[in-house]
Amino acid sequence: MRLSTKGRYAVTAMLDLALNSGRGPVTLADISVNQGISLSYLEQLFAALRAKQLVRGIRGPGGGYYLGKGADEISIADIICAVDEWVEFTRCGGRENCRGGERCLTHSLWDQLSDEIFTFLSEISLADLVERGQRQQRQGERVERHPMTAGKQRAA
Amino acid sequence: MRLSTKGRYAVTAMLDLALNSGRGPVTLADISVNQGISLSYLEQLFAALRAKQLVRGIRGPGGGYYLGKGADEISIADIICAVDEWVEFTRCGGRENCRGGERCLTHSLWDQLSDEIFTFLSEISLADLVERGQRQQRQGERVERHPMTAGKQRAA
DNA sequence: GCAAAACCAAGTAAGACCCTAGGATAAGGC
DNA sequence: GCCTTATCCTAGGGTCTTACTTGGTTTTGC
Repeated sequence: MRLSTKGRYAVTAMLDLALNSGRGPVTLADISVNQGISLSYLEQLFAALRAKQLVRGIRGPGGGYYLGKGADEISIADIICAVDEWVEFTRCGGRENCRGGERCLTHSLWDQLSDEIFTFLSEISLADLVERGQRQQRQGERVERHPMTAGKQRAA
Repeated sequence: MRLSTKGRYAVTAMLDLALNSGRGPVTLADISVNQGISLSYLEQLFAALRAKQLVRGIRGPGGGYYLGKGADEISIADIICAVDEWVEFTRCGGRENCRGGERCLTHSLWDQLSDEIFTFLSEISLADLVERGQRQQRQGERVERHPMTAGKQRAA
């Protein structure tokens, strides 16, 4: 599993889309301004998202993008895999070069972890995130954050 | 949360360490050969791991590395955070530039997801992975993999 | 003292990331 | 039928990260 800023941009943009597509198609120009991502880079990301049918483009004036399916049918893993090529890591390919057995075990452990992360992200849909965010906002305050990330924000 | 090949190398190396440190300290040269990572790159990774007390170095002949704590006290998140600097993503910092409210919501949703991934990886320890791997090996076969990753390996 | 190992620092080729630039194509408004 | 708006497409480049190489210095068991 690969999770980089590229994937973050894609997820953020898809969230923006999920939140705003109620009022007609959303233009990339809007997302660009809202999320601080260059238009051209968004175009590249959306080309990949479109190839996986995660978004649907409407051309011409008044056009823009809709989600390609329901927000409950799109998982975070779908989005990340669309823009961040999934890289298979182990060099031994599951059998060759793995005479020692131990070496192979290490690799299979990594595979296992990688699968678990993928499963985890597969089980979170765009709709889940939006719903949880709205519930959180209704309660009027942010959920408590992890010490690690919270520390960096609260400092200074 | 950032999850790159650098983090993978670190996790793999730590797994190697966890599996082999029963017979005395493990040299980076061994890990280099076993996992196919250059010695110097391992040195850089282990400098970061050492700074976070995740490993303990023994100098001189017969030296090498031990885990800095018990394998059950070291989470995958610990390892990844040690080598891959944790980057705080949102530009608005939780308050500024977020007049619209909606833009802030998108960012807070991302934060929330990021936290969830972090929590997930915090709850998996090195010991967990090793134990699960051994159980799996006792059963004599690999667990079923996800269609996505499995497809790429089974092909050809 | 010698050799094995951790430790340290600088540099570097390749690639990823993110952007700019320039266009081609489709479709609504006049 | 033009003009504008927007998606769609391609090429390129500056900057950073990745992963490695080189060349050391310390520490320490023998």
